[in-house]
Amino acid sequence: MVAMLSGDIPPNQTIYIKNLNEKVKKEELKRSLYALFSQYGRILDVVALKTPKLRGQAWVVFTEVTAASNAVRQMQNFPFYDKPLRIQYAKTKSDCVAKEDGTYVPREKKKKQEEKAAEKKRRAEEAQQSGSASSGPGAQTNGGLPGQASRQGRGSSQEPAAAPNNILFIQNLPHETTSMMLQILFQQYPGFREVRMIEAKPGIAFVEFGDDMQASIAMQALQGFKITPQNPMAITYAKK
DNA sequence: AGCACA
Repeated sequence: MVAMLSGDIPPNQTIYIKNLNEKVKKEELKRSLYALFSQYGRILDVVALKTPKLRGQAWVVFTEVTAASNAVRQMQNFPFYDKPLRIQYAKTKSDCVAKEDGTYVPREKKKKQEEKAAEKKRRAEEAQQSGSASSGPGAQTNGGLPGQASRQGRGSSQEPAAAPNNILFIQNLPHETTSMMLQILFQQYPGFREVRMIEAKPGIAFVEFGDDMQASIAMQALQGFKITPQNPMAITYAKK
């Protein structure tokens, strides 16, 4: 019998995350969660509310249960804004999933509506003070890089990714790639430290960041980036 | 600790 590590909750394509740093603004939180978790597969939605009952928690909805399972296992206790992530499967099906499979029924209103109204106000205030905001969590990622490849989740059927760490391993680079080219691409992401290339091994590089989360975010943002049309870069964590 | 999606 297989032990269920995340409490007694059966696998779900949505993960429930708690112990999130409550100081992080909602939109930033969603974007960072999206960036961090999209390495495990395609994400349909990220839900986070800052109501008294729901702050410090979030839901990330994957298209595949296997992606959620990998995320639950591999990102357990991952330090995120200085707090270790606590991840479980969600207890119920996400609305966006129900809408996809046709089982969605709008829930009847309860007094939860009051909280939601308050939340809406919050959002309006937040939006005002922080200038503009993008709509979906995935709508805005990097500052408009040219030739950005469509984000292609790793084929979820292959081996689990190496454990997250602060060094990225880049493959499938065109042989004419220089470390300066890579520096320009990667230095725009927080925590960038250095690029290392090995003359004897063209087509690969290592890029070091200050910590795991910074590396993860850069990985997500540049996954599949094409220096030339025939060379989408494949980024994984370096083996340590 | 706390399981929502308007």
